[in-house]
Amino acid sequence: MQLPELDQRAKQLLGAVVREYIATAEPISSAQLVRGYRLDLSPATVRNELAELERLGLLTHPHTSAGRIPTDLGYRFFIESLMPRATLRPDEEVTVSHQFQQALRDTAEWLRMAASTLARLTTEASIVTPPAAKRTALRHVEVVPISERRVLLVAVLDGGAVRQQVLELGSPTTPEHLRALSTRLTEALAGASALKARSLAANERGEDADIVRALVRLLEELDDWRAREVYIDGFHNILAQPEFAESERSREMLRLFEDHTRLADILPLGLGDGEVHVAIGREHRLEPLRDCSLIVGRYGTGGEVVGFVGVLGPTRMDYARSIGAVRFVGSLMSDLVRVMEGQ
Amino acid sequence: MQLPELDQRAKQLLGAVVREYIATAEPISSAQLVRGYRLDLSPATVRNELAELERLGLLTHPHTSAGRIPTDLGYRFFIESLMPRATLRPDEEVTVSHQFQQALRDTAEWLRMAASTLARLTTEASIVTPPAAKRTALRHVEVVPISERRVLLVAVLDGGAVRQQVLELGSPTTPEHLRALSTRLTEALAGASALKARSLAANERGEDADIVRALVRLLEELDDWRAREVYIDGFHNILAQPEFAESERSREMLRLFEDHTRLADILPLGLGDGEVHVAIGREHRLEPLRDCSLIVGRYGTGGEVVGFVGVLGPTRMDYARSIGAVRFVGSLMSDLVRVMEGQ
DNA sequence: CTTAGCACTCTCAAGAGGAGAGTGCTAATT
DNA sequence: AATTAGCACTCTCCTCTTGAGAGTGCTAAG
Repeated sequence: MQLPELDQRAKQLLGAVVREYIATAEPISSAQLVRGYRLDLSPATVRNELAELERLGLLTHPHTSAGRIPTDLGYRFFIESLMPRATLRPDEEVTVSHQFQQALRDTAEWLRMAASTLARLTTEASIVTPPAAKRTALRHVEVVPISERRVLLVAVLDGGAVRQQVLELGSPTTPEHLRALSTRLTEALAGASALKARSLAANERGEDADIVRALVRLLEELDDWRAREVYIDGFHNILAQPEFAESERSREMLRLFEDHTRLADILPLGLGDGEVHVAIGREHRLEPLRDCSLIVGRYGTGGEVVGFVGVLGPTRMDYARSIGAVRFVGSLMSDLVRVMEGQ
Repeated sequence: MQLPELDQRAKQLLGAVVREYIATAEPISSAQLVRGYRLDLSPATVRNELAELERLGLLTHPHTSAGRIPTDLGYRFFIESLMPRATLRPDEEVTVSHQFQQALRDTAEWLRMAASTLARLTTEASIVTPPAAKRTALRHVEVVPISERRVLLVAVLDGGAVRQQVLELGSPTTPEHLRALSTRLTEALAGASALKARSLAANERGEDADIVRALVRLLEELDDWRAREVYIDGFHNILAQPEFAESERSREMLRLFEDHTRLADILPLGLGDGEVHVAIGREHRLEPLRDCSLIVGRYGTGGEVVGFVGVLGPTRMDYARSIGAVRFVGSLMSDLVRVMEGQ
């Protein structure tokens, strides 16, 4: 999908159409452009230019006598070549980063906060996934007694995430035994991946084997688990947009949002650190979101621990602001992860 | 709000109107009732009865020449006096309870599953809160080293919930020291409440005081935390109902749903074990949900650990089925909590 | 290359009209 | 006294028409 070459005036007009349409949600007419941008041109000339931009696939119009609206490609051109690199206002940045510093509680809490902050900043819907180590490494294992034959297995992972599971034992055990087991497992497996744990499990005999096997399963399931745990906020913002007034469309979207497994499909897994990925309209593969754009950033530490932050909204969205917000929140989250990691 | 006395025929007609309206979402006419229920009456007689039911506040009609629809009070009467006590189909019960037995992983996972199961069973939106001990008791404390001056504090609570928090220390520490501290705190505080922890914190001196204080704060915040962590699913089901076709209303509702703190207001905190609370339309206090009914059940063990499961849908919902589903899922969750508790 | 002028197209809102549904009332019937 | 037939009346909803307004594309002139 090659972007066409445009001369100065065509660029100016395309930019004007995109900006106006983002602001008003109404098709933009030639006269409106002349008026709004003090162009030294007649509407007729503008019309000729607009017709050319339409031939290039950058604009379209809903019916013969309506103004122009951008196509997905038009937005793409706008983002690549016409959009200023926007940041949030300094006072907004201060407020948000202050909030994040306060919120150094458990992971779930700051993920939820990140999602709601992003939704508020952009007035769009937001998506946040938890940080996950690329190769999940264990930091600490604790086996806590619940009753004689029942224990709670707690695994603390790199990045501060915690997974737990209740296990039923074949034979009774004692708190002392469990404490020793916890120490032994922690020492054997700290920093190790699921693979190492599996080899340990293979050698394990006797009553503790069940516990170690459960631990392995738990580690192995992490990738899958990450796909399911997604924090979403601000969906109501999208419903407020005129293009989603009919409920059938928004219903499909909401359904997709509630099905977290399908959402994971659209995350750009190969994204580099600090990069921001923008998928406009049909550029991504989710049919219910055909009129939506997705802006996703990656956060984490030097390629080892990774999570995603993103914004979803109508293709007609304020890209500059949204990209700025995603980038900023992403960098704050990277900082947080670094703190959790102890770097 | 006294329910009026009705004779046999009036009851039959009221029940018929409620049932038909629930099924069709259209106002019900006198002729339709005569046809559909093989009544040995003329439409005119039925009209007289319906007018009487309207005078009593049980029915209303949207405009002069439309059929009747139930009022909130009409639904209330239906639920109290006319509705059979419904349960799920045996095969549904088997499937669901089988799913629950499989899902004995971490708390978050089975809460999510409970929410999605309930949403699927009822085709309404579902709400599930985590189990919380009435007086939160600690089961186990673990302080895990992250770096020289940074630790992860992990608190395992009664009921298997886990809370964690990263702490920055004033002075460096060692893994050995932390292990000893973990053991000491666990032994001192297992089974104790926030109150006990606070008195311990008051006596604590030196470098560990910070950690103990953080632990106290963490315990004290639990009530608040529970209010924020709410699992919701199936909202898209509500959007499918004709009465929520205009997006403004559904938008308000979605907004309320995303703001978990406000949701906690409508949970009937005084509910007894195994009871189910039904709030119809304006009976609860949330204006955006004025056309919705809320069905909430309590789950937990003998009054000590408590959580809520519920269904939210339009007042025109299948109450029998929803109440049955809430009751059943609630009982399964009580079983799970008992297992987690080690009873 | 730009622009004035104009025919043409399409949407949108308002209004008219008619069909259909369903009620409430009155008077007759059981 | 309860039930019912009959009928006028009301309200919604759909369709059709009409006219205004917006905006384009094209042509021919500047």
